[in-house]
Amino acid sequence: MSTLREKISAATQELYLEKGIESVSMRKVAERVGVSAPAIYRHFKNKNELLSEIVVQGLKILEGYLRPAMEAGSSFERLRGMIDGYLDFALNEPQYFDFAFLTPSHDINRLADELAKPHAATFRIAIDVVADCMKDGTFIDGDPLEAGILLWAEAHGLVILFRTGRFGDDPQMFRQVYGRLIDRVIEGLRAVPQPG
Amino acid sequence: MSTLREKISAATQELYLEKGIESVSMRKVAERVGVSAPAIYRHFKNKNELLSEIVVQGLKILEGYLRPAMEAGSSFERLRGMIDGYLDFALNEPQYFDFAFLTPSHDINRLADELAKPHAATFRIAIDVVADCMKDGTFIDGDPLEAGILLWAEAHGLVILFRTGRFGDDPQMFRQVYGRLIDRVIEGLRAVPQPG
DNA sequence: GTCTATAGGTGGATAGAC
DNA sequence: GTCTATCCACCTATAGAC
Repeated sequence: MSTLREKISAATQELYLEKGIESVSMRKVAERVGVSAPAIYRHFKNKNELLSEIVVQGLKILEGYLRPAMEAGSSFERLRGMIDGYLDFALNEPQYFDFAFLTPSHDINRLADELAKPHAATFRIAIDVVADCMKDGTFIDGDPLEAGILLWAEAHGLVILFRTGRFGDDPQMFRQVYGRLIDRVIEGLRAVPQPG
Repeated sequence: MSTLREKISAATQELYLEKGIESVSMRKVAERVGVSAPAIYRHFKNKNELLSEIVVQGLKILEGYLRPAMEAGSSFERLRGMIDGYLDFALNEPQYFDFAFLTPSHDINRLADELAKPHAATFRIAIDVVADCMKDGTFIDGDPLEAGILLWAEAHGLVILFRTGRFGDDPQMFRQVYGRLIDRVIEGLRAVPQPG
């Protein structure tokens, strides 16, 4: 039950992962699948639709990195797990990260729907976890959306600085910086332990 | 005293600003300048060298946005001015921002030297300003590099979330979010006013 | 230093046969 | 639904004349 459409999608991603976006062409994808190039058009409207498969897959993979975190006991552990999962995704799947998060929206596409929907869903979960941290007194009360964006922007900014080469290229060193700086942002959200 | 090299560089940037990176080709640049395509090779080694002109120019423009901030009186005003200047650069020169900061380093280039040097210089200035804020008691004592990266990552992350369409596309609304969240990070760096 | 000419490719997409 | 054939556009880069 692996359809041709799925094979084409898989070949597109293999090509992207192996040789970069410049190497993804209808012809090369077709060659890898073992069909002619025009055959692809029976399954995808055009090249953009093909490329959007990379984003869709990247977001699925990200979800896989975040899901385990959601099973943790405390709200704070869930939040921390998501933040760590996001780092692991960026470090382990750099190409998917780049394509999903580092591509100017005007550039390849407006994958609007495919991209926006699952991504928004993931983000909503993150905001919910922040809200939980506020409700149970781990974080000081406030706007969960604002706090969530604060955290997300820091994580995103750090990872992108690393991905674009501003921190050298030692992932271990970057992990430490990421951990320390995220901790500092979290410190600012934490409720001071109530006396009495 | 506008050399042909300068005209080629200018035409490259015009083309990029008007029609995007996909439209920058040796042929089109040459056509705009009024010479033949091979003539460009007398002034630039290849296409990458031509594209690096966009990065160089983008960093010059960023410097123009940051420079006025450096003349402010207090260390904190200088820091705030740089943060605001960075936002203005990203909002007013989105194409330059994207090309300089949103392009995975493996992609178009390794413009290593051209990019790294002036950029590192700008960053060093930012770190110095943070150090000044610590020295004069505006910020709590600590590692200026770490605090600088903390701030820069937040600013960078926010701007990229906006540039990649995660905040809608209303710059005014984004300015407010940016201002509020940067303030929160700064709050965490601030020294509590000393009693006595 | 600039030109013409050209080598030697790349690519997306469609028409029409089967 | 897949094929072959093809259109038509684009590109970087070099050779060699001037």
